[in-house]
Amino acid sequence: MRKRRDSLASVVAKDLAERIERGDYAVGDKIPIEAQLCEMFNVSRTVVREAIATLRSEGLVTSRHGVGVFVEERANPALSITKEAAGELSEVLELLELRLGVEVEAAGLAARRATEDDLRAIRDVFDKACDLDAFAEQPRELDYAFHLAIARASGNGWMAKFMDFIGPVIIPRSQLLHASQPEITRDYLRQMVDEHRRILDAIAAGDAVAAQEAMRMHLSTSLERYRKRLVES
Amino acid sequence: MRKRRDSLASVVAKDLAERIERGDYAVGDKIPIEAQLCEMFNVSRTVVREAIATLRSEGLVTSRHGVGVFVEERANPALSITKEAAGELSEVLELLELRLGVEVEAAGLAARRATEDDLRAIRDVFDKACDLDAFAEQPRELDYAFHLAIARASGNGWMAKFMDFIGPVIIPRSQLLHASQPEITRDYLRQMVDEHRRILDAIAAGDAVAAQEAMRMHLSTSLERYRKRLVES
DNA sequence: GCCTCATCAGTTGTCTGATGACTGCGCAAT
DNA sequence: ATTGCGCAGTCATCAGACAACTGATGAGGC
Repeated sequence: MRKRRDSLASVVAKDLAERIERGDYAVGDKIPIEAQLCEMFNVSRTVVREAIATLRSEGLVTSRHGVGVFVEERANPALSITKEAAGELSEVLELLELRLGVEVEAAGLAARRATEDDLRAIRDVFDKACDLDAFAEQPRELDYAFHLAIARASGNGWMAKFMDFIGPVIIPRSQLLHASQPEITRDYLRQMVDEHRRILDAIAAGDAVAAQEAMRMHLSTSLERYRKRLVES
Repeated sequence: MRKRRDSLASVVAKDLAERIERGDYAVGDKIPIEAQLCEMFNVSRTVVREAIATLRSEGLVTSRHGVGVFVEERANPALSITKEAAGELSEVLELLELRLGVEVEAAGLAARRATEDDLRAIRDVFDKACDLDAFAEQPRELDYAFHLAIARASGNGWMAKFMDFIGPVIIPRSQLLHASQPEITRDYLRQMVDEHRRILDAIAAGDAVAAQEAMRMHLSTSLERYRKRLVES
């Protein structure tokens, strides 16, 4: 008896969502009015209204005051990362590959389009990380900031958004891994700064191909590091 | 006077969401009970409940029957494309650039990892498009199917997901553009098939760099086509 | 005949009051 | 000290009413 497990409103919402998804009500159609839905599900109007509020917030329907509730075009494809998925190391690896593709392109675009301000922003972050002591304190954050600055410099809003999207997933997970296996050595940091420098120089020089190549190198090495850990675990 | 523009429930939901986002109520905290919220916003419980139903469906809070409503950990970063954004030609261009980065990488990975089945799937789609008559009938769909097959062959689930995510946005918009400016000539289709062939051959040969290069070429040309239209319009 | 506008029916939005159901806590009984 | 019970707080649901809005219809003026 798990009837009591889910609220009536959520049951109605799920049922309606399913019907819409299945095409019982076509896009643009008006779904039954509240009174009819009450009768269909044997619930009060409160419940129906809450269910519809849910669907509305999910973008499945829109309400028009005094007219009715209409099925909305399902045009909200979303790439979302659930906590479970981000927990798997293999998933993080795949995510890194995706990130590599985007960032290589971002570096290339940045080399072609970066403004003076963009360059200054990248250089600022880079300079901060040059101080190895500061870098050692929050390696993930500074590294991420560097990459984010480049994405912004690409002049492509979606790339910056993509980094915003992927950042919170990459950083904390990495910290977890880092905590269990703290192998960030001075040498590693120095190598990182070198790689960053190559990227920065290429972008500053406006050399798109070199920037792409440098970025690919940089991300490939960290990808390899993760891959090793996967094998080990 | 746009007070009547938004429903009270959505106003309350937005306000509460903002407070939560701002940290007025910390994660795990109980937010004020319904009665208090009614007083705060001078609305009825119906409105408050609908607002909370919205927040709940967005994952910002969870309700515990008989206890209270609690702020949930915000862990659902999502990259989503709204219709408004996808409508702008310039946005589509930026989206294409993002796609280029991902697909170049996907092509490279596919060259290294594609199984026999993967290759067969890609080849199947390619063969279909070789029949120029069939290709001419649904050029966007077949082109997209080809790219999707490659993303699948990359062995990276996120890349396939990314294509799923971006496909519905790219295809219909392209059709719109196409309808207003039907310049898909026989020559263009033939060129497309050639470009596809180069990609396919490189992947089949396991040559990652060549596959990347071919994919970059292919997408760059269509990117240029769109860019021209942007200038024209 | 055609246009304008008031009216009206239908529907969602909001309010109100009441009751049911669930949880956590304290208190009493053992 | 432990257990069981009841109570207060809170969310969930119900029922009914009125307000606000929309689209269509029809009457009236031109």
